[in-house]
This record gives sequence, C-alpha cells and structure tokens, in this order.
Amino acid sequence: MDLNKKERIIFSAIKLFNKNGFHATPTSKIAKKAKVSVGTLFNYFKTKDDLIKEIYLYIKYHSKEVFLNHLENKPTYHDKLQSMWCAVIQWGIDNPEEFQFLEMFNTSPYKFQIQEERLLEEYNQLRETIIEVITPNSVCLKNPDYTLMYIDNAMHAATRFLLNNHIKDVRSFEQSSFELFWYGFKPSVQ
Amino acid sequence: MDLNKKERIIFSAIKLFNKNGFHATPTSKIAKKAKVSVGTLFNYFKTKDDLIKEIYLYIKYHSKEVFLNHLENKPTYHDKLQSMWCAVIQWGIDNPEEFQFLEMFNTSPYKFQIQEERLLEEYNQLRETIIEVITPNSVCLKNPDYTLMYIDNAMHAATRFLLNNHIKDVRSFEQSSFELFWYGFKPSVQ
DNA sequence: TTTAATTTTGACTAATCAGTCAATCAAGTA
DNA sequence: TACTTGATTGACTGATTAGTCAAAATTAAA
Repeated sequence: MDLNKKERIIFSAIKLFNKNGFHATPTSKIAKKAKVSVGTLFNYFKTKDDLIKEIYLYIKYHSKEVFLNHLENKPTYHDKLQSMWCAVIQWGIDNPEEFQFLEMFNTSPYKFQIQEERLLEEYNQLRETIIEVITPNSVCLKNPDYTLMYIDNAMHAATRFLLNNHIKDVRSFEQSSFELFWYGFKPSVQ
Repeated sequence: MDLNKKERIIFSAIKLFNKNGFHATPTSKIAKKAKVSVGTLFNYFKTKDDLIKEIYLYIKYHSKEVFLNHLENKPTYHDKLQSMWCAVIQWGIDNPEEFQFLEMFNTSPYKFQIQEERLLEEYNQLRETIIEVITPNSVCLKNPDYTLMYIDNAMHAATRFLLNNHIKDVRSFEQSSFELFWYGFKPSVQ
C-alpha cells in the first residue's frame, strides 16, 4: 500500500472533478493524471463512487484541526470566533481545490451516503465546543444547530468570495467580513 | 413547441438530477419520467448539457421576482431586508426541488458556462436595488459585492436548514434566523 | 376527405465507461 | 542466483449512454 500513490490519485481526482464534474471525469483520465494505471486505481479504491466518498473523508479528516485549534487560548468568544474565521479562510486559500471539492460534494446526492461514525464523533466534539463558545448569545441558544450551520456557511461564503475575486489585501478582507458577520446589519452606533 | 411537454421534461429532470446527480441520470430515464420519448427530449433540448443549463435559466427567470417584489413598499431597510428574507425562505419551501437544483448547479462546473446577457442584466438591476437598500450600513459599503453575496448565502443557509430539518413553526424560525443575521453575534444589550 | 406540414416515436448506433484479470514487473529472501 | 510474494499494468469486455433518423402518428389546411 503506497500512500504516496494513493494521495496522487486523490489529488488528481479532486482537480479533474472540480474542472469537469463527477459525470464527465472518467477513471481512465484520473489514472493518467496520477501517472498510474487504471488497474492500480481500482486496487486502491473499490469503485469510482468509493473514490469520491473517500476523497471527501480524506479532506474532512485533514482539515478538522483548522476549526478546533483556534478556539482555545483566546480570552473572549469574540476572539475565539474571529480566530477560527481567519483560520478557515486561510485554509481555503491554501487548499482551494479541496475547498471547491467540498462545496461540490456537499450539495451532491453523495452527501447523504456518508455515514462515517468516527467522523461524526469527532465533529460532535467540535460541535460541543462551538456551542459552548456561542452560548452567551441568547439568539444562538434558541437553535444552536442552526447557529452552527450558519457560522459554517458564513465562513464558506467569505472564502468562496475571496477565491473567486481578486482580493489584494486578505488581512483587511478577513477583518471587514468578520465585522459584518459579527455585528450584522444593524447600523453601527459609533 | 408544446410548452407543457417542455416543462414536464424540465421538472422530471430536476427531480432525477437531485436524486441521482448529473452523472447518474440518463436522458432515457428523464424521458420516461416525463412520459415522452427520447427523441422528443432531444427535439426540445440540443444536448443533455443544454438541458441542464436551460433548467438553471428557467429557475432563475421564474424566481427572480421573489427578491425584487419585497424590497418595495417597506419603510426602513431593516423591514425591506426582512421582507425579502421571508419571501426567499417561502420560495424554498414552495419549491424545494428547484432550490436544491440551484445549490447543486451553483457549485458545479456548469456555473462557469453560463453567460446569459439578459439574465445578467436583470440581476444587475436587482443588485443596484439591494445595494441602495444596504447603503446606510458603512461596513457593507466597503465591499458591496461581498455583502450582496453574503446576504444571498445567508438566505440560502436558512432555507437549507429549514428544508433538511423538521421545523414546525416556520414563522418563528424566519424571525429568529433573521434576527441572527441582522444583529450578528454581538451579545444583545437589552 | 385528401393532402401537406409538424411532431412524436423508439429501435438503433457509435462511442464511452467502469471495472477485470492474466501477464509482467519489482522487491525481498534464502 | 533462484524462488516467492505482492504490486502494477493495460488490453479487454460487457454494459450503458447520448444522440440519430426513418417511419408513424398527429394536426392543420385545402
């Protein structure tokens, strides 16, 4: 089991799926891009659907620290969220292909085929932590699961905007996008 | 040109694409579900890719009023946005299949193949209106295009949550989700 | 009713694809 | 070196698919 080879297949597949979609990306092209034979690809992944789902899990496992690491060691919950906000955006900048793949996967029917216990467990831990962080806000408490999803979505939107447009000053964008997220639309009273 | 027949094909396709994805939905199945022959399907749509893109445009044209209609006739910009917020959520509830299709299409490579002048123009008008509405907020003015996308995304997130979870009291959810959007995370000072 | 024009049909085709497997290769071992 | 084990290969296959087209059905016109 050559991990290097397996990862080469995964990364080639991510790029091709992003470019052509799941339907217009034959396994033969993935294998060619990964400099591997079709036979090898099917040694490492049972089926094409399996490959797609494994890519998702791979990215999820490799990116989850991004969330958690930045919730600790900050005094206020404003700072905790802001720190996570910036970290997620930075992850998107560093891994644009993985980011785009996640967006595509999450809106596809594959999403509902994922039932990975270990992943759910780890993310449940993340869930608890974030809920703890947002607890001081009464609105959030009404429906913590919605709030969780709302946060995740807002970070994704910011990252997507940054990736699709040419933003020169990332730091400044992180700042003002978080400000909109944090203060909302109420005209600021300053 | 039987419009009824064309719409039957479109709606059958939307449902099948949502269920199985673009790649695993043969045109033969779409035709069968629409109670039409394959030949007829290809009479109305040049290719399968063409069908997919036409569905997107169809939904866009048929849903754009939802945004605009609710920005007028409200006194404050808080009320305008809230009115739009509720209208979009209601549209999602009334048209869950169209909603899901849009989400799938928007994250797919097809998105970048759309270059419909007329649509861009109509949405540009919407863009101007919303920017006018949000102008009083200084944060939004820094990057109005981001704000626009942020609003759209937040409404989508709320709708998606409502569709994927069993929310009994829609009115109350509309209220509290908009509150989070409007006031942000800052602990309310009441 | 007859004729002409238009729409619909579905069997068919050419192309493509996921996945297989016997043969080859590479690495380790004695 | 000779043998064993496991990974790799890519030509091949059976199944599936997008799209065609000549014939049939339907509609409109005369």
